Amino acid sequence: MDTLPPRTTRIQKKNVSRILEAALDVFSANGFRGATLEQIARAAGLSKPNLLYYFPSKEAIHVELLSGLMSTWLDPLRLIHPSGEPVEELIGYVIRKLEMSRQFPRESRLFANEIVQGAPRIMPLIEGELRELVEEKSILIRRWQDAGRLARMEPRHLIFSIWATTQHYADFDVQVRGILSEEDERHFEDARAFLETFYRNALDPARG
Amino acid sequence: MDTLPPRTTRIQKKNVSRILEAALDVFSANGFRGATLEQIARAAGLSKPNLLYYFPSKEAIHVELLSGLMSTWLDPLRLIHPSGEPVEELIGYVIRKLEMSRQFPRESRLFANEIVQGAPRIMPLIEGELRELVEEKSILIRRWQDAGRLARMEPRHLIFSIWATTQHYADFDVQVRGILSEEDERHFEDARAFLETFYRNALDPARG
DNA sequence: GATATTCTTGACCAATTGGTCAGGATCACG
DNA sequence: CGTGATCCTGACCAATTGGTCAAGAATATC
Repeated sequence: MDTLPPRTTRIQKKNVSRILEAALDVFSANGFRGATLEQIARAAGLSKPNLLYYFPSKEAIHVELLSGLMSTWLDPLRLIHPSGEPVEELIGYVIRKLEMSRQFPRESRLFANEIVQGAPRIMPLIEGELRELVEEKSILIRRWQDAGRLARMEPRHLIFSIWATTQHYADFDVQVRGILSEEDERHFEDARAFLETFYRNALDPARG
Repeated sequence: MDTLPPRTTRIQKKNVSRILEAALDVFSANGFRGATLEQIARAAGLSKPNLLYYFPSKEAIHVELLSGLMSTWLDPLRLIHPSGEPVEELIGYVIRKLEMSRQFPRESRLFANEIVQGAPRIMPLIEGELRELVEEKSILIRRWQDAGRLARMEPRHLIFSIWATTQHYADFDVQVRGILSEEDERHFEDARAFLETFYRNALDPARG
């Protein structure tokens, strides 16, 4: 598992982070098999054998990236707070998640690529960390619904819908742009406005 | 562009369709670069050089698949009818699209793979056929909204949300299963129920 | 400044992969 | 049944790619 001697030097820190940054670029744009060590090395400003001095294999880089980012990726979900106003809490989650799509599209595509192809390298993470967190928040949502403070609908599918609608703007970026024919990022503003009304309607407990 | 002499024989018809079927399997599961001609050939029950007798290159097979399926893929959207009841028309679209995810997950993943990686081979189709159809339906939706028969929200983003929420069940299948921990396809029933309430709430014109 | 450790590289390798080709097998058809 | 067109294959090729290795360069430490 470990690739380097215990003591982490200055140079190691610098190069490892360079490699991961470059790998994020290359993997997210080309998928695992589409990416080559040569590309990653060039993007990181290192030689190919030098890459392999820091990581034992291409796969190791990929796994390190995915598991390192998983936690950050889940932060927005963690921030849903039991004591808040239900509709606002969930809309806040939607907005945070959309913001992630805007600011970290590479990370989103990295996961998308991996999962579309069967998540061969991160199933454990999905069935562990992720699943538990979803379970926890689902219970909270259910409680809110029971208290009549949120429209009634399956909590886990509601969470799926939030992932889907927000990550869509990162993962399917080229399609969105192709249809809206805008080069800048203005459409993120529109998406934000849309999602807010959309979810406000959908979640309104008056519908229950 | 064309790979074979004008006259299409019985054998050609059989083998070309076998190849495309096999290619759908392999490309959708592994992406373009992840797929090999060897895999496709084996899945089709042909030899590799024989594949290349029917198609000039790996890329040609991929393009043929994508462009051949694009039209079918858009059928559910075409079925939205101007004279119907707005909310029901859109919910019908959601259901049809979800049904596509259930019955044709490979096709969905094929497109997902391609688009996530920048759609290098189908941008023309996106900016052509697809975009026009979306434009047309957006105008219809806008008209419905103006008539007060549908909650007011950006039509194109509404369409995006429908794509996202429904295709999610095909493209991110392993994640959905990993979280719900169900092996069968029962969750499609739940998804259907969820999406129906969800969109019924969101689209209800009473919310305006 | 000696020396042990860490870092870097060019050269190299085996496996994979997309694609070619010459020639043989099979088929359609008069 | 003969013949031309279609179909199929084994052998082969060049390029790419993940990964190794021995040896040299740089760095830390005393």
